[in-house]
Amino acid sequence: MADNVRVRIAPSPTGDPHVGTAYVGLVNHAFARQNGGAFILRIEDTDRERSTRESENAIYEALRWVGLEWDEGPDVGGPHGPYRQSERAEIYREHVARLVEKGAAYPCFCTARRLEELRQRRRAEKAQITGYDGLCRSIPREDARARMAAGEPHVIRLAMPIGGTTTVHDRLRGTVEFDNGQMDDQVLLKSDGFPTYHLANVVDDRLMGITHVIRAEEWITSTPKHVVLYGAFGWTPPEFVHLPLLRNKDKSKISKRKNPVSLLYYRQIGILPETMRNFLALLGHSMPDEREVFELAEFVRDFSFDRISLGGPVFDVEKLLWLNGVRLRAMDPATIAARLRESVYSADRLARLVPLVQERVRTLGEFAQATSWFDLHAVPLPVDELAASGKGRAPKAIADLLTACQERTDSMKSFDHESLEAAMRALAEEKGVGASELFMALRIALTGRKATPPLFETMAVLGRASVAQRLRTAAEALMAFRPKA
RNA sequence: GGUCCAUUAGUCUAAUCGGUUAGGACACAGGCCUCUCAAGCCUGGAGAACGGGUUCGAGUCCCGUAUGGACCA
Repeated sequence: MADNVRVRIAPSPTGDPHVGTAYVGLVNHAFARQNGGAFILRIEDTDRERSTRESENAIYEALRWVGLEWDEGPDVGGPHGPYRQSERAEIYREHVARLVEKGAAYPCFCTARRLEELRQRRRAEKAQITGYDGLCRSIPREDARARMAAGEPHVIRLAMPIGGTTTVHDRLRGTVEFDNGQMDDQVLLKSDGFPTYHLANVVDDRLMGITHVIRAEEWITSTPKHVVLYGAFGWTPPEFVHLPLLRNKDKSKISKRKNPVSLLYYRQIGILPETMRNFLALLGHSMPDEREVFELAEFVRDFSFDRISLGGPVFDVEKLLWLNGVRLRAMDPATIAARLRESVYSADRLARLVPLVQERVRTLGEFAQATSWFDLHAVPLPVDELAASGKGRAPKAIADLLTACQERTDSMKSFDHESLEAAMRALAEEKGVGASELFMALRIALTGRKATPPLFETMAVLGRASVAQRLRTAAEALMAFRPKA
């Protein structure tokens, strides 16, 4: 066993915190703890367009909720900081300069237009090898230097070996060979001076002393580029461990289009954090005695790379709910009461819900009924009413509308009621549907009722993930709906 | 399209030195219990993608095909 095990996860702060992050985090965490090593959280915010501080904070909150504590990270500090990639730009530039100096990387002045033409041509020729053709690699060193000094826009590319193969050692799969001829000269530094994932990840892992890179399988095909990069720097690569990818029901990579993937969503519907980590630990890994209900400490003790199976596991919400029920039943009532006060009846949640129903209740006792739509599982979806809400529109047409609403809300930057109303009104206009008709379909799909608090406030309180999930469920139900004769 | 990875029931998985009537869990069906519903208990259906090879013997090793996935475009 390597001494001083140091592992990390490097999520991007875009959108809601993802179950996949918790999954990979859980394995990293367990491996670190098992070996008395360090678990590091690095924020990968080099995509300046999409990264937000709000999302970064949500990652902290969600990972803490699920019970994963990190030893070093942007919010807790550590000896190898900064832990936010956007604050490390200078480090990447220095390292890239060293590579250019050595001739292991070179500036590329090709315009976006030339690259686009190249792509078109290759596609037309049905070329097997795609990607960059290495044109700027042959620019004489002095010329390149002069053009850079003159401020000509450029990226920096890695000079990949021309022939031969690159070997990747994966802890779970053994040796994997890649033909160098298949790989183009990867961009390391973008024209805005920011690093690409490949560069940042290699430099950071090295500088942070990472010994094992435990990440999702989707990265395996870019690993040979990383291996070449380590070599270019004169570094020994860490050990690579590529975990299987979580899947939707249809086996595709888990995605918010097809499945709730937000940790916040699962917290909102009342999944216990210990259930979530227990459930994730069941995917792709098995305990030595096949037990399925266990605590984090047991997982830390019994986790082993040798017990990982490589088929991509489907994230089965049914089994998650079963597990949660098992755990709930095993708790003592006082604990459950305390948990209720933290979640379903938390001050925060009540503060959001009460204003919405205040005018609609006569007694405090009516509160639970008035807000029951907030719990996804409490109110069955009246598909027939939903189908009838379309004033003669076919169920499938309504389903399409709801799906359009889901896509629109998914991509909204802020989720407040004004933005929602504007977006939904615009959508109604585009689709040529009456606003009131669309809103009624939405209301029924989201709450299971025709009488509710104001729709957009309701949506805002439900949150993006719940809205998406309900619209998806409603659309599916409508597609399957057959009106009674 | 190219490269890479994977493949035990609808789903999660076990059997890690090749020898088992292929085991467990979720879901599903039936039953018991019971004021209802859950829970619990019992029972049941359901599985090695396909074809070759190696071997006395293959879920397990090798090759091919198929399917799924990821990445690059």
